[in-house]
Amino acid sequence: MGRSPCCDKVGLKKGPWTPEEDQKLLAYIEENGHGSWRALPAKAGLQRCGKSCRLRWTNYLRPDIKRGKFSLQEEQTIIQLHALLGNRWSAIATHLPKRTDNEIKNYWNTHLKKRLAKMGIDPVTHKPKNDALLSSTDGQSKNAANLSHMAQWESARLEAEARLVRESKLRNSHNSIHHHLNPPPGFNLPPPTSSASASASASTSAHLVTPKAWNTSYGLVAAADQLESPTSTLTFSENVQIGVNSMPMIEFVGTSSSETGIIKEEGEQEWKFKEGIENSLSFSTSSLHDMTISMGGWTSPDQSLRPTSNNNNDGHGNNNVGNVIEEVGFTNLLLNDSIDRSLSDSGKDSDENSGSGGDGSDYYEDNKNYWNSILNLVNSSPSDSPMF
DNA sequence: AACGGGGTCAACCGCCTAGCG
DNA sequence: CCGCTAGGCGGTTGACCCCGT
Repeated sequence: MGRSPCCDKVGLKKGPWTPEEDQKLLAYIEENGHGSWRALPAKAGLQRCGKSCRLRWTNYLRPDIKRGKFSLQEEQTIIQLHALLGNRWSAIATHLPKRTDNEIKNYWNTHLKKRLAKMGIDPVTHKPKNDALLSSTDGQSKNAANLSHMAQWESARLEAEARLVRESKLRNSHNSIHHHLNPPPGFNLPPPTSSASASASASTSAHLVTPKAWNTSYGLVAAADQLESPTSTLTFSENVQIGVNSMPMIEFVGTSSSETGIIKEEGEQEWKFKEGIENSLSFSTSSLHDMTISMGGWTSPDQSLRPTSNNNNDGHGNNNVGNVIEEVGFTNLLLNDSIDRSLSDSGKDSDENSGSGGDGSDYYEDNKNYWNSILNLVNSSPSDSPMF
């Protein structure tokens, strides 16, 4: 299992790509598709290793890439997904179809990580920084474990989606390339995002999924073109319907500045909640969608998607997480956990489960809002998925 | 104008893994 | 089962840019 020697060969050019090289690569792929990356450079007349060509293509030349500033929606999507998935940039990128994993990674490292740190949130754990010092009560650790397991399921689902999308793109790459590749005159790279190119990623996976916005009823992903999810097509035999009425009212924390209540103050770079908007944007989850939980029985044809850990597995292929959720609701898992921790952080003696008696500190609010926003993603992103 | 420090991001590096013979 | 390869991924680097002094 040796390392690929492709870049060790002498005589291969490294460093920044020239417009001429870009042109060659584009022209070749447009004509032939990329095929074998290893063989591509020679065929395309490039003094580059295949890996370098692949990277240049996927991170820069590919026509279905949206470039430029990240929107607030995108920013928060990244944060939320990072909370679930960690540094799994490619998985995160599947939910931001026009962004590359490299771009997301860079943006995280240069912007978002620092911003979260400023907010007092550990960008690695997505917990308040001083939270690490607190020991968990039984209930809290249980909730944390459940949350972690939920994240694992979501992670597995994302992996499946990513795989499906990749396969789909592979199948379609040659056909679609002629439609999407259209370098502008004068070869100003990268090509501007056009309506045609913007549809690229959706079109490549169109036969797999219904490109439906996660949930537009409350504006979280009103910009469906930005956040369209390559929704899973996995099916499950035994669905457990969570009664939406059993779900608690949650406060919606949206994702764009003026519409959804989070404003980024210049200078301080902090997000604060805009109270007036908060009131106007309270939703019951019952207005969102029916959440279909399918933890009861795993019947995915792809058994590799099963999360590996299995403290919650009863040994018969059934996962108890579903039961837990049925009892308390994922929303409660998140909110209670967050609120409990927030109260603890505020130095309050906390009756476990009390969840009240806070003094409404900013810290409390920030925390709750932060987790609310993550919750919204978790609740909304798989709206087409039977996973949640 | 010159310089330095910090930010940004394209590109590289090295490891991992699926797939194939 | 084993060895090899190609492709994918996440971490890191370094060139370039911007801004403050």
